[in-house]
Amino acid sequence: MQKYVQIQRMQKSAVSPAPTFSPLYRQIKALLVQRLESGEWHPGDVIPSESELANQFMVSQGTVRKAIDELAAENLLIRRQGKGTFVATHDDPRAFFRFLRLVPLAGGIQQTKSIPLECWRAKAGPEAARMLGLKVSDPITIVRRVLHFADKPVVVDEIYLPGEIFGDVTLEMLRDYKGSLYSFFENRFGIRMVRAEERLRAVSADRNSAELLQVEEGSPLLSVERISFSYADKPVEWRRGLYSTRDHCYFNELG
Amino acid sequence: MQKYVQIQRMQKSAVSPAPTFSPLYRQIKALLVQRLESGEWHPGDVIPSESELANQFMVSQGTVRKAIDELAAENLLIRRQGKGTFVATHDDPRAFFRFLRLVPLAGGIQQTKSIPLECWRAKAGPEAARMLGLKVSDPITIVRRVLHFADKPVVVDEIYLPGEIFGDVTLEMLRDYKGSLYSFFENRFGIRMVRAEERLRAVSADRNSAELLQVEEGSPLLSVERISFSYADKPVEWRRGLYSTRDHCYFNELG
DNA sequence: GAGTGGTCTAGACCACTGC
DNA sequence: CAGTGGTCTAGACCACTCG
Repeated sequence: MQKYVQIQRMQKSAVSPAPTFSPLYRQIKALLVQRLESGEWHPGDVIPSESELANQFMVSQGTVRKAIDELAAENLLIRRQGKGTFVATHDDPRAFFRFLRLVPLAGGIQQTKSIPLECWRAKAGPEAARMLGLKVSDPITIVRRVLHFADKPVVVDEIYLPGEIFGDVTLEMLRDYKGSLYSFFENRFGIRMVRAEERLRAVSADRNSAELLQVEEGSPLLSVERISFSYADKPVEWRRGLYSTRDHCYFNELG
Repeated sequence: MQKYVQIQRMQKSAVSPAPTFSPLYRQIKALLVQRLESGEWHPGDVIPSESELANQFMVSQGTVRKAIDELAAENLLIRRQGKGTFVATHDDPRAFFRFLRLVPLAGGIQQTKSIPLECWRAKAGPEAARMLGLKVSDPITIVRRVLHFADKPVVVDEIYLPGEIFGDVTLEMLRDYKGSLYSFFENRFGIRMVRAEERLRAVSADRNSAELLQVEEGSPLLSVERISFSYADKPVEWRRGLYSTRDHCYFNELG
């Protein structure tokens, strides 16, 4: 219960060099992230109330509030008035389209279904190692799957995972799991994807992908490379997807 | 100076139906947006200090602060500690890549240059009318331009603008203007783009675009359709771009 | 009604900028 | 130094949820 002793309050006349000033609420925020990372709080859980946290950390409620505000803005926490503050989870189906920015060109929401094709172990090549922050020839797990929208294949993904964490994934587990892949990672491996970077290019369909996506070989596809990060900005997934944009498009908001 | 009389404070026992509760700071925010819209404050201007606004609106500084916080988060305002709060502007070169999410596959930042090709008037077709919130055969202005990265053509854009606002744009004006297109719109026409939606697909290069982008006809290109909005979520630009992703990629962060 | 998050206030003080 | 935004506090009260 002495987790807050290291807190550094604002200084009137800075005797210490004060190299990088960090406001109290950011320190509180870091402590909260620490609890999320450590698994003390699990996705879906309620966290203690603002006033209780304020007591624990010996700061005012407003300071805790500001810390939580930022974490809620980053989608790590979710506030629900009258109920409490919850750890965000990919089990919530609304979280699904936060990472999959694909929408039908016409018509409303469509049913999606993930169909795992293969799952095998390998050693990281230089590219995968770089993307995942591993050393070359570290163990990795690779998954291939197709994503259907309204029973038609639209995306084929090849997913590279650090073997140290995801060494036990099998095709059967993937087939049996009801829910999204990130929900699977969260519930079976305790890894929560928090943030991702995507790099998009237009490419020509190779023979294999063309067949899987039921398009002509050589027709244009959207190549989407994604690196997903867990709590401490730790990369834990690298995937390359090919999206058929015949009936769908990648939607993006620029704020 | 009585701009705040309509403010509705929280009610203890709501006698009125109170159909949609709106906190004070959101009402303040709306009033601030109104001033931005009306042109009372121009891009790049300093706005009054928090304490002065608090006096004007007869609320506490904290309430004004929260309103400004949201506007800063939406990139309508920019706070600078010690200096003041400023109206965001596209003149700032850092704002350039907020709407152009294209980065080189290898290497650092590259010089960009916009080369206007054509500019003509037309009547809105059904699609342009729908996108821009106009009626069919309303006047529109169309601009075609190529964007170079490091002296190589990478993007070709066709830009549709409401004629009512942009009827006076000429090729010469575009050629003479130093700065980004959005900076041009802002300074010459008082229209500030605040937000945009993009829809991406992979397509095959037609003959004309292939020539302009110096790629093979039929090679894959990234099609980027964008609708840009001004202050009151008013659509004021519709553009279709074709991006060559041979040496560049579209970068996106998923929060 | 108790408990939670959400709003609003008033005041003190810190950090930064520029004169 | 004055003026700005940024932090922190303490307290009052509102809006929402649930038993």
